[in-house]
Amino acid sequence: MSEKRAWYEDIVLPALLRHARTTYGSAMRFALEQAGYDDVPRNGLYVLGAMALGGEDVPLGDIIRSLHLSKQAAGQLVDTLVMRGYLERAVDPEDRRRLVVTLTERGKAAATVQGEARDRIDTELIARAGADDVAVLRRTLAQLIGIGREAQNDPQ
Amino acid sequence: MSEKRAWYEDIVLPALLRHARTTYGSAMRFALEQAGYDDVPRNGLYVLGAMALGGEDVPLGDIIRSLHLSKQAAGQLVDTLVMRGYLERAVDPEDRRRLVVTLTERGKAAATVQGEARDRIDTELIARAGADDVAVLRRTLAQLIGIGREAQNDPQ
DNA sequence: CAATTTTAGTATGAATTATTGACTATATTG
DNA sequence: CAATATAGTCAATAATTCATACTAAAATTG
Repeated sequence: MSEKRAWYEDIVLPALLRHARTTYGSAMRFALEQAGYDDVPRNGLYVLGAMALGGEDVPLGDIIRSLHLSKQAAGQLVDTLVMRGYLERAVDPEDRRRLVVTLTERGKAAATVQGEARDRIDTELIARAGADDVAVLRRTLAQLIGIGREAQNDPQ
Repeated sequence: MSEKRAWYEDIVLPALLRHARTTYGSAMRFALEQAGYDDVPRNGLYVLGAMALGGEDVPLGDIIRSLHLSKQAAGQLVDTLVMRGYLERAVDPEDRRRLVVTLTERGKAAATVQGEARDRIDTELIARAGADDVAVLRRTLAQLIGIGREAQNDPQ
């Protein structure tokens, strides 16, 4: 048994989380830039990622809530993405207050590039850490998220 | 064996990382606000956290690099923290180009509050997920960070 | 069915945050 | 000493986010 502490033992978890997330962020942004999508705004990565999974159209409200952003910031973010050709807006015919957002062709292409970059990191991570540890990672992150969710309803 | 997929199976890792990090961010910010430290800027949490660990004085350059921020943004961030009474700046006598930053009393107090909030989350996480899984979490996050570090030196 | 309340989103203006480009001062190297 | 690199600042600007106030559509209520 080694008595050496690994470098990451002395770093607090929030900092580790931040840097780990940066690995994905940088890789996705780099891939997008290489492919000519160099005008995706900050949180745009999350929107594109969510859209790609969420199927055809996603209510704006879902985006707002999942990003923990104010309505205004989310609206402006979508605005920007519409202006730059990644998204289209439409009114939900069911409830005409609601907006629904869909990916344009450009948006789909960008989301694909982004998804491939993310997959490369995922694959590399599994190769290094093993599928089991990655599964534990996901599960434990989910626990952490659960703690945060509960705290939100308990503003004490 | 259940065939149900857990909710977090369908969420991409960067989003999980972001939300997990938000658990810490919200808890720390809430604790700081409760204690009267309601003017810590966004990245200030990382600075205070790093300072509390890093011992007495921390070179500004370290902060810059560890935050992936431009020199200007980091300088401005430190500026703000100095103005608000959390930090003090001093010139490194060894190399007079260099700035070294230390916590004021107020800064130390805030860092303590923040650290306690972080510890509460850590403790709760260990209670729920178990120490082993948390250890795996840390190790796997470190792998992820390693992937990012390597990619930086390989801009292809 | 009118009156009220709730929900979804926008508009405007301000504050915060981050970046670009040019610059100063100090240190290092040949 | 000249040339170059490093650490950080300054000023102007761009990007992002938020607060407050608002409009329009739906849901609720009497």
